[in-house]
Order: sequence, then C-alpha cells, then structure tokens
Amino acid sequence: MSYDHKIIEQKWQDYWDEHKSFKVVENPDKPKYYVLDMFPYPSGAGLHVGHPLGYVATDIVARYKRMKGFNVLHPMGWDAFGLPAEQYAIKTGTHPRKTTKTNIDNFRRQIKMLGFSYDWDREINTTDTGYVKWTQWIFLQLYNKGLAYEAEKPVNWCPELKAVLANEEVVDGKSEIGGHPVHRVPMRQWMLRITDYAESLLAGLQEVDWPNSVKELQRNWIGRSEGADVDFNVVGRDEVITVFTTRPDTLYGATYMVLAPEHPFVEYFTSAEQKGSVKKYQKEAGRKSDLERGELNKEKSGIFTGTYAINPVNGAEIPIWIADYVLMSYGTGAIMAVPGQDQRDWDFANKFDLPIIRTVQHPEGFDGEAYMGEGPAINSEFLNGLNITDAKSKMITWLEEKHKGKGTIRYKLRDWLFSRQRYWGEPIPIIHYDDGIKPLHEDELPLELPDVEKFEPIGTGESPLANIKEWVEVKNDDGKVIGLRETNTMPQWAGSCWYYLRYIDPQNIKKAWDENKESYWMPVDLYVGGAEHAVLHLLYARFWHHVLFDLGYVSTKEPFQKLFNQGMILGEDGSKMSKSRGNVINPDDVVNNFGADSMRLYEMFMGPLDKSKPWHTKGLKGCFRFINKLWDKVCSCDGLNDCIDADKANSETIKLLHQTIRKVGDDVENMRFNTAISQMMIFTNHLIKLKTINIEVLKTFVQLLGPFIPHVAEEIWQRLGQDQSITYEPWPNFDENIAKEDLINIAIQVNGKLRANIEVVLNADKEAILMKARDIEKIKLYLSRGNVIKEIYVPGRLVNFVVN
RNA sequence: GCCGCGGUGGUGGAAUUGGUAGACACGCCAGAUUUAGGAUCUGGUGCCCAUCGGGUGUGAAGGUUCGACUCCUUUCCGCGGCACCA
Repeated sequence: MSYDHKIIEQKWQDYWDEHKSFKVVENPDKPKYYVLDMFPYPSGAGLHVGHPLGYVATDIVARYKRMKGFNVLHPMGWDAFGLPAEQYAIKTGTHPRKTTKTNIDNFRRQIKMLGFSYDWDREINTTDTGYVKWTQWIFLQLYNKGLAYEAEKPVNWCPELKAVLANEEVVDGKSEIGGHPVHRVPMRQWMLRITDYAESLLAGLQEVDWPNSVKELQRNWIGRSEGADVDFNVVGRDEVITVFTTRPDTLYGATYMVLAPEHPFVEYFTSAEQKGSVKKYQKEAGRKSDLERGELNKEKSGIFTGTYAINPVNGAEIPIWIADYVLMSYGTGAIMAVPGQDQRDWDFANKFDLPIIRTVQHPEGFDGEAYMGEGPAINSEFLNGLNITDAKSKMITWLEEKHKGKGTIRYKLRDWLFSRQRYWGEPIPIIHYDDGIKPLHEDELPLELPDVEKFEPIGTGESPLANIKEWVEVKNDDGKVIGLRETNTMPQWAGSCWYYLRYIDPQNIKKAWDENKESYWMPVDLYVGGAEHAVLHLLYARFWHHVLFDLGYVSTKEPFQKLFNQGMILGEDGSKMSKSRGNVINPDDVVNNFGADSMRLYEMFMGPLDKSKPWHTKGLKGCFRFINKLWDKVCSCDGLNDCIDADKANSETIKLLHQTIRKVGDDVENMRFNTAISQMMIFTNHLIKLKTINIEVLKTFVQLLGPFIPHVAEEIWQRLGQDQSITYEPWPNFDENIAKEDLINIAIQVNGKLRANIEVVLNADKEAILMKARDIEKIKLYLSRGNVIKEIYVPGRLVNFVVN
C-alpha cells in the first residue's frame, strides 16, 4: 500500500487545468461526439456519492471517444434558479445570488476533485444575465409564434409556500417540496401551448435511441386517444352538446349523458325545480381538490339537471346529469355514458338506477359488470355483428355523413403553466399597457431582476417583484406611467430547456448560439441523467427544441439522440440515501481516504449503470486494493520497477491483452462498465503473477485504464517515458486472430447433464471430438446403459449424447 | 386497476444467437507473516449427502427442446410511473 493518491491526483488535475487538456473547438476534420450530463441544481448540501455516478460514466465515454479520434464536447454547468435558494432567502434575508454562488463553488470543487474531463471554459449558469437574456429571447420566439398566452386558470395555490405550483410539483394533493396542502384558486397565468406539439412530440419518439420505459412514460403522458366528437341535440333548446368518445361504436348503448359540474351549459339546461340542488352540487365539486375528486372518492356522485338530450343515432331521449367524475379539462367536458361498456358509467348507472344496454356481446361465462373486451356489436342496428374496430369506423362514417359528429384525436397532455409567483427566476419580458400586452424588443433584453429587500410573495399571491414600483412601472419621457411589467417569473424548467444549446457557444453575446457551431455539434449523442426527469424536463426541452426547429434555429428535430438513465446508489442499509436516515456517504471522505480513481472505479464496478444498488465501503476497498496491486507491481517510489523490461511477452499474455482490448472497448461502447473493469482485473491478476512485464504490454494496458482511473494512468504513462498526456493517445487495436483461443474446452454431456470435459485444438473436427468423447471411461459407462439415439455437437462448445 | 422494469450464492453482480450457471469483487473459512491488531500473501468457498463420487440448483408451477437464467403459459413478490382522461 504505497501509492499516494492525494499527490498524484492533485498533480494531474493541475496539469489538465494548466494545459486546458479538455478544451474543444469545432474541427470539421474530426467526427464530433457530444456527451452531456444533466446539469445539477447546486443545493446547499453538496454532493453525495450518488450524484456523480452518471458523471463518471460520461467521463469514461468522453475519454474513450477522444482516444477513438472523436472531437468530444463534454461540458458542465448549473441549473441555479429555483425554490430552495429563494426559501433560504425568505428565512435569512440572504440574497439568492449569494447563496447560489457559494453552492456552485462547492459543487464545482467536488466535481473537479473527481478528475472529470469537462471543458470548463464552457461552464454556464442559468442565472447569469448573459444566459437569462437568451432564455427570455426564446420566450419571445414562443410568444411571437402564438405559443405563449395568458389565461385565468384554476391553479395549485399553496398558502404555506405562498406560491402557485405546477401540476407536476403537486404530489398527492400536497406540495412536492415540503408536503404542504394545496388548493385550487383561479389566477392569471402564462401558459405555453405545448398541446400544439403533442403529435410532433409523439412522432419524434420514434427517431430517438431512448430506454423503452421513458418513451412509454412520455407516450402515456401525452395520452393520445382516437375517437369521435358526437353532437347531441337537447330537448327544447337550441344548444348542441358535443361529447368526445373513444367508443363511437357503442352509441346505441348511450343511456344518459354527463356534464362536468363546471360545464358552461349547466346553468342553461338545469330545470327550475333542479336549480337549487344543482347549484349546491356545483359548489361542492368546485371546492374539492383534484385529490378529493379523484382517488379519495371513487364512490360516484352526481345530480340530474332535469333536461334531456337526444341520442342522434336512434332519437332516444336520455337524461342529462352532472357529475364530478367528468372532468372539464379533458375532451369537451361532457360524455355520453355507456354503462354496458364502461365500468365508471356502470357504477354511476347502478347507483342512480339508470338503464343499461349492452352493445357488445360478451363471451359466455362473463360474470363482470361493464364489458370492455372484444366481441360482435349487438342492439346496434346497422352495426350488429361487426367487431369493435369496424363498428367504430362505420359509426364515424355515419356521423360524418349525417353531420352529427366527426372522427377526432384528443390528448391528455395539457398546456404548460409557465409562470411562477416568485422572485428567483427569469422575468417574463412582457409589458401590460392599457390597450393590451406587448413583448419587449429583442435589444431590450436581458430584463434583469431588480434587487429586493423582501423575498416573500405578497399576500395576493403575486411575486415579490410586484412590490418594486420603480421596476414594475414603465414610464414615458414625461415620467408618466404608461405600462406595467409582468411580475411573474419563469419556472425552473426554463433554463434547462435549452442549456445543451448554450454549451455549444457559451460566450456569444450577439446570438444564443452560432448556427454553424450548432449544426456541427448537434444533436447530443449521449445524454445521461436520472430517471426522475423522464417526463417533465425531457418533454419540455423537446418541446422547445421542436419549436426552434420549426423556426429554423436548430438543425435537428430531436435534441437528444441517445438517452441513458443511471440508477440510484442506495445507502449501506439498502435504503435511499438521506440525511434523516444518516446513511449518506460523502464523496469528500471517500476521495480523501481512497482517492478519486478508487471512487470512480468502484461506482462503475458496482453493477449495471442503470440499476439501483447499495453502497458498500468494503467493495470500494476492493477497487482501491486493485489499483494498489497494480501500482505495487509496476511502480517504484519514483519510477518503474525492474520487472518492467523489453523482453518479448509470452503468448498467453499477448492473447489475454488482445482479449482485454476487445472486451473493454466493446463494453464501453455499450455502457457495460462493470464487466470492462472485471476484465481489467483479470488482466492485472495475470500481470502480477509474471516475473517480468514487457513495457509495450504495460503501455497498452495503461491506455485501457486511462478512461477509468485517469490520474493513475497518467502517472504510470509518464513514468513509462511519455511526455504527453494520455488523453489523446489512440485507443489500442486488437487482432482477432491473436485474441482467439487455440485450445478449447468441450463439455461432454449425456442426456443434457455434464459428465466430462475434454480439451481440443480450435478447429478439431466433429468426428475426432466424438471419438475422443466416447473413449472416456466415464462416458463409456453412461453410454452402455442404453442406446445412443442422437449425438449433438455444438462447435466449440459441447457434445451431447442422447441415450434412451 | 393500467403501463413499464426487475427477481441468479451469505452480498454486489457475470453468463454472444437457447449450449459447461455463479466470471470479477466483497464476505467467510484455513494457512503464512506479525508481540498483537491492521495490512499483505497463499489456498478454499452455491446448497445437500459423501471416501471416490453423486444429487440438486437462477421467485413458484407447468410447457416447448437433445439441452432453458435465456423462449411460451399461469402465478407470487419487489421497484418506478399513471390513475374516474370518456
């Protein structure tokens, strides 16, 4: 145990900094490779060992690709707007800018100590005015394209945080941060029309190399449904109620209709005698949170309006009810209820004693209630006997011919609530005038945050900016107030929606990015981050990118070609690392005791990158021991050991080396770092047994180690007499012929059970092997017990005698 | 309830297209070294019975196959997401 990781790691990190070893510029002569980490929010707690897991992986890929001759873009930055700094400001009066700087400095220190090969000249910070300017600029592009609008929306108001939260920030009716109760309150908000891009976002998923699970998650989130809008006339009224259904084939089974309590027609349709109870019901439903309307309350409730609609297909008069199981925010806010084929409608019909007509023949023995399965149409006149798919399209044709409805596609995806009533975010560059709103002009950007004394939102729910009169008021030359600035700010997602584009050209003050640089570097070839961003960040960023693509600002439709989600590192007790459990492992301690190389190596050796697995300091020690074993074998106190010489290496060593080059390269390409490391351990175990090690063999092996344990690799590389960093050494080649085994083991089975092993030369022919196998005493015995009815030979693998 | 992913020794995990299950590492056992501890080195280590040797084994139960961790059916358990979306 003689290797001093502290000295070596400091030495090489200083070297890389001084030489700017990882700085990149566009180079048309080299193929590019853009490998990106999801940038962190610099929290006050600093990193725990789980955070850099993905960064280790991308660093290995980045270093490997450099050696493979790629021009590698590998940047890092900070997603630094956000609630924690603001809440800290509310509590202590410390300006978020100050907190943010302190936290970033600590994060940068921790990330740098792990020896990552980032181009630090490209570091970005979403809160820098030079960055905010372009976030606001993109907002203007969205606004000018008609994709940003104001709306009075029932929003998630959290009195405790004094802030409106996005749906995504509300979990089980409580705020994601802090777990405070959330109520529905209408408020003026900025919205982004992401729904216009539903189809585009869905289609784009087909072109990217992403985990199936993430694609599925996004598909579910977008929630595309094909169906039909059907128009129902109302008895004694002029209004027409349109419903959306995915089952137009069941129209003959529609025995009643339900409107959402908020449906605008409710007040017109309610009969005089029902007015009182309908009003009461609407009021109750309005008060309920989504949680209460949803999962807490599966028991159906509702009330009859006293009015009837006419089923367009058969003229039947069906009662119109209102019920809170119908949501105003999806479809048309009205449904035709088909209790025979929908369990929710069945439950409702059952409770309120409404008629049920089955329109799909259920199989014999079906004992459920509503039948949702496949079957021929019944009780449906011209559809009878058709399967569901055919019945649907025939009904849609009928509706369209009679002008009673049309085929429609709906999405679950809602528009994106884009404003926050907070201080610490990008100001929305809009001014409200008497005669309407106007965006700022591009050259008026950035619109900077004013300094404030108090960071609390004001009691009305408006952001603290509303209190800064001199900022809010826009005056003309005479000093007259002619307009008021928007006081809402953007959500934290805004900065992360396009940071990968800013890395391409981070210092540009004239443009968000240069288009030539953009077309050189984009798309991101590999994007690694946590699965928790599977939907929101990755959907929002794709949305912006699609818009920018349509506007001609970017050259690829999809921003992230390959996505990989790293797993979590759990505490030693197998549960999630958290302060409250006291099982947090601090990377500062790990690096201090064992060094960055050991930590990197262990995190990759633990198991497949995408799986969650518990940390074991014992396992880390195993990796530390591996590095030490290698070090002790090859290094003396300031040079190399005498066992390193120029004598020809034996063929076994050469063969194993070539196998190792093949395996490590292949595994890195496929993100299987654990098995790559295991192969390098096998090779090291072999080297240690040798009396002498050929210097060329060692050089090649150190090149393989470079991406994984860069500090030790650089140090040995230098001691081998190299005066350049190992960073741009070409990745070693292997020779398939040398890597091939020439003596192979053949398993001899009888009836599929292993009974013996023989060793043969690589290209031994079948008959020779079978002869040899039959000749083994043990095999003879087994074969003599019956007749051999089949002899199977799998080349290079095994022989199986089938005996009856 | 629906969608997605997973279940292999005491532990983390290996295992091209179905072809010798348990690579590599941790832990454990024995030995060496050491005043002792730690560190290091050597050997062993799925489970059961045993002297050679044999049986058994990838959550469970079936099936296909000469042969299944791998393919099919049913089922149990764990994790993640969605959840009255018509």
